Amino acid sequence: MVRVPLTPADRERGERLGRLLREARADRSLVDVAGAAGISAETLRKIETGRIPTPAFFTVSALAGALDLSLDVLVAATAPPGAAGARSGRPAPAA
Amino acid sequence: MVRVPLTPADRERGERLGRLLREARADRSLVDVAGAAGISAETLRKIETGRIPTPAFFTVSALAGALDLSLDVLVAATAPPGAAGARSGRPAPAA
DNA sequence: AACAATACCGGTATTACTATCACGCTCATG
DNA sequence: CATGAGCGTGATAGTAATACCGGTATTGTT
Repeated sequence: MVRVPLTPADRERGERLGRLLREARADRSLVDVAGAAGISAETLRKIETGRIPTPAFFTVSALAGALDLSLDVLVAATAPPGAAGARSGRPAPAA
Repeated sequence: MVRVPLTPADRERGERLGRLLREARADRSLVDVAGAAGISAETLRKIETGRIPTPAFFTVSALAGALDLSLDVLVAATAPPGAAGARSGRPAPAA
């Protein structure tokens, strides 16, 4: 296995990310925000619906810019529920 | 063309990102940081050398966590050297 | 000199992201 | 009812990210 498939946890995290982006978009049009971020509407739609669980860094960055969001807040909010505040320490994956 | 190839500007931005990550790593070992971030050493190496210009969002997020960096600062620093401060306004890509 | 550790590079394999196209659904307006 | 805007979903296509492997070079230690 050369490229590990996405785990269910990855997909859940992607869903949380999409949900947050959609909330931040609020009443604005999807195509409007997508255009402002410089990505296609379909891509934004898939990100919002969680069908792109791990988007590119600069894609999320552009979206955060278009939505006036902080990336740090975004990652903190996409952290699994229960990992409150412990952002610096990786979950110590049995390493 | 279904997926636009990376532009030279994208690659330059990737190089800046890699350079920043490498500076932040400082004296620490590459494999150590890669392990802390939960990614493979090869991947971190390619990111640092700019051979992965647009890494996944959560990959950069994990690295920022392992290196104790702010993502907002990171994107601000990876912005083209002339877009000082104008972080909210998209470069208005002729849209 | 031999060895280990670190880092760079190339190739290979597999998965994932991104974009376009096409169709359906809902709601508002005429 | 017809039309349009906005959103959702599936298929298709092409490029990129990620990981593993082997080779190489440098440095430090014994």
